[in-house]
Amino acid sequence: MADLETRELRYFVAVAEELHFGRAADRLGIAQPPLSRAIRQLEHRLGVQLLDRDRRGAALTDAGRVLLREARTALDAVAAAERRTRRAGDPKRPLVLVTKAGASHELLRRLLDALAAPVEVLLCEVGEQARRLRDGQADVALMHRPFDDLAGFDTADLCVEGQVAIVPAEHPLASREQLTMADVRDVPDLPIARWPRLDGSYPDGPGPEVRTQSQLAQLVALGRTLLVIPASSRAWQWPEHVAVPVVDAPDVTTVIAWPRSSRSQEVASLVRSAVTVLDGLC
Amino acid sequence: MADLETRELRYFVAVAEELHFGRAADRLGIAQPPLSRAIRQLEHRLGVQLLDRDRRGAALTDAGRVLLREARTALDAVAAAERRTRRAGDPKRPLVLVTKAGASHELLRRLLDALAAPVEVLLCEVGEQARRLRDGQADVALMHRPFDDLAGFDTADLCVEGQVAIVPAEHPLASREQLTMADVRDVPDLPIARWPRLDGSYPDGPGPEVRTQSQLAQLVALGRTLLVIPASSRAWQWPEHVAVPVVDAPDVTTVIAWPRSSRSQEVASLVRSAVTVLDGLC
DNA sequence: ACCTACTGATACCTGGCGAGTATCAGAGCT
DNA sequence: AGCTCTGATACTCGCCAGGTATCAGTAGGT
Repeated sequence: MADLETRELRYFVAVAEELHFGRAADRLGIAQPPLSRAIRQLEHRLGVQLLDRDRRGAALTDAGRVLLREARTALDAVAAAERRTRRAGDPKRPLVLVTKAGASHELLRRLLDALAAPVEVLLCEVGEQARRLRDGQADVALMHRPFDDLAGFDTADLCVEGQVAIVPAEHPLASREQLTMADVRDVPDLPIARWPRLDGSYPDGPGPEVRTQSQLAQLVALGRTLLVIPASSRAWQWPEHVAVPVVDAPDVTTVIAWPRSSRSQEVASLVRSAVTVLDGLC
Repeated sequence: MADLETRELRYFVAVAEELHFGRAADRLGIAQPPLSRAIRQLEHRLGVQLLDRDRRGAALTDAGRVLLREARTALDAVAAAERRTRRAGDPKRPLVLVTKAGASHELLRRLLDALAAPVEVLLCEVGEQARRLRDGQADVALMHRPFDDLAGFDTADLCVEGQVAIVPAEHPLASREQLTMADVRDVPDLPIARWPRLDGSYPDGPGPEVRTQSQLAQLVALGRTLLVIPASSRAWQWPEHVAVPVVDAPDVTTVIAWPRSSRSQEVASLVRSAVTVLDGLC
């Protein structure tokens, strides 16, 4: 009853992502026949069909979809083990804090100023923090409830704030003192941008599809989309835009998150300082 | 830059647990020399010393401790991938629900009666549920907040209840209508039993060390320990004991937990029925 | 209806590496 | 000293991952 090896998981993930043995083999840097054989062995060993082969490629079965999801988490965990061990062996490792590009600069700067220990900052795209934390590329993350997926992490709240709508200065909405979600939803000339779901697909709607903060920033600069964001994220506001409070938008809580059961002394003390420094500050 | 293989992780975990190459090799069913070589290669590849070798065995370094923890989670994730995929391929798989032996029988019975789909019940020791869920041996778990470690799982609350103290019928405390935590803490002749922490060590204190529910049941039967437990767990009460409400003990919430991002349709509908069935019932 | 192009599967060979046996080397014990 | 325990080293062997060459089936163009 031989166990699964990470090599087999990597092979399967490659095939499941490419849905094509040849391209997957290319990506893995091996030839196609060994890859076919490896997947076939894997299926045989698990006693489960993972792929429906077809002349025009391959398609995932239900079991294949399960394995794809599970294999990714397993590979993340293995990568985390490797990275964290390497870091643990480095006597003067700085902690890595990951946050999304475009989040409040102000809060981050205060935090870093207040911390005694050197902290390396890693910026990533929206929704990427969780993976960076899970696979060991970062030790702590700044995330935002209720937007980010906090499952699997311990968290401490840092601050709570309302949200504002970013609209072009000459737009009728810009003169209002405050707005409601009803006001900003379905504004015909300023549709709200759509972010991808966890599985990569996009919800329906009139707004443009965006995947990165920079795409979004560009759309905002062009006055092509309406934005509802935490008040502190106004950092990237252009003079030709106005921020108007949206009174009934859910409050956004900035939290500091770290992997559950991180026994690290450094992480614990960083979290403690973060909470102390920012308590009652916003 | 070869990746870590689960074989290497299994080898390392064996050595780290045995702290002895020979015994670890025995446990793995291989000879000692290949094991020594594998660990040495692992250290070399990670660029980190994992073990301090010594004539009387081996000792973990800091980095070794990190890898031990990370490797266990990674191996759990790999095992989960394997099990869940196997189950996904089985057309008539029953869901597995894990709960701790000694928890409320009543709630569980009602739950099972009300569910249409067949559910397999797996009983385990205190604190084991999380691992069973994490490594794919179970699909859902009944757990208790604030006792159990719920990090990494999605949960739904099933019911909330107070706690009672279990004391021998002839003890002075037995005649009281209600108690406080102050009353039951530090009762000289009835010290509260101590459970192991997550890392296996025991907190200090006068009470007996217990690891399993059956050990505890025996101590209670002997009148050697005082117990504060959820009211519904009175199932295992002997006639010579009395349950007295502890008014200021934290309420215990029975929750149903499942792995985060379990996309399984069956799990979702089981959780939904569970919440519906038990809502307002206790 | 043919041929072509593309898919994944098969056959067969080769080399590297994981595992085994035998042995060494050093530090406590008696 | 000699025994015994530890982990490390030397060397061989055999399996299996990986490579090359080729097959086989279908879609689609002509």
